[in-house]
Amino acid sequence: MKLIFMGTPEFAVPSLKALLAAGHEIVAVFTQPDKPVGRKQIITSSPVKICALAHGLKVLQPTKIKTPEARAEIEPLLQSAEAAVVAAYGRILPDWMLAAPPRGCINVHSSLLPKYRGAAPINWAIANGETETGVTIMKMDVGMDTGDTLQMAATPIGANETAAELTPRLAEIGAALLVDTLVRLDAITPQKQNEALATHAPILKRENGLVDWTMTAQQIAARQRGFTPFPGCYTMLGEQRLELVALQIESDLTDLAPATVTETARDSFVVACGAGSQLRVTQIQPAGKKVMPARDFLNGAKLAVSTKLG
RNA sequence: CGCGGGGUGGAGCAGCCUGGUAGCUCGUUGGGCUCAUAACCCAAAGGUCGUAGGUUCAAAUCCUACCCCCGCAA
Repeated sequence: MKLIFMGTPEFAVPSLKALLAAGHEIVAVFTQPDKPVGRKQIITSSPVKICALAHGLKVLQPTKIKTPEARAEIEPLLQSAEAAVVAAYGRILPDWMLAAPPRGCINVHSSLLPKYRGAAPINWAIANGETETGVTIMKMDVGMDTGDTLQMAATPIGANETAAELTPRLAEIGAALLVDTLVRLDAITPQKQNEALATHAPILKRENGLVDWTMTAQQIAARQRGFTPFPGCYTMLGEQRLELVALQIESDLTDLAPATVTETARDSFVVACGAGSQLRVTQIQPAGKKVMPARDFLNGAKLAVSTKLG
């Protein structure tokens, strides 16, 4: 099939590769413009761009797609393909782009719609303690992930699985499901989403990582996994910011108030959470320092029991 | 020139402001105690104090330049 591909991060790469492997013709690849990354502000290409160039594909990185000039260039291109495949492109497509490809725009979304519509479905599924999530292939419409669904595939979330681990898994599942969906596109009947069950997965910000110690140990641990690697999970020790890298839920309860250090051991320390639950911290990253075992941190920091965090 | 923290035995830190003996908590090695131990006691090894200059009788400490690591922001 003659296709346009739109995607940006690592998540989209398996889909692009799968389409190529399945023999589809990729007329052009849209991806976000190169931008400075990191402390050194090094201009970096998106993973999708790197992959596309490696396969000799035409790459487009429009900064503005809502101008008449951009439309004049992009619209005929979209019309020349049969369909567009969108996988985490990272921007809202205007109406005319959605309408341009003869067979529409097909999206790979990493949740079981209508749950977790939006920018960070994988993270929120884990953070909310879900035991299962998945991938949905759907036809895009003007709403935020509100289009009719074509196919879904579910997968269990491991008890200790982080977003960093689940994301590549879902990317592979999505890629396979995408290829299968295109093969059977004519045979599949699009399904309306049940609006009553819809939930939203808003884009993550740095502040989402600040631990609220009044939540239970279970909830905090789930968020820590869901927010790995970004935005992570941190708390404050005085003026110092502490990134909590590895947590363990304690079985014992405590009477002490949430955010209180209840125990310091040889290689870890324990903090009181909501409802008397407790979390054991085993790995940490103080601001300006590298990730270190809690043992190393305790050697230098002399953290005392009953210290308040947060 | 985006903002900021840091580089001190193998690890994490203190010491720097107010120059003058290399310190703390661990780890390692040897010994002891113990039914036993990740516990306890004793002892030992191990450091060009990031690099290069400068000031000084004297620099981890003050000054200058550079290298490297990290957090934030994008």
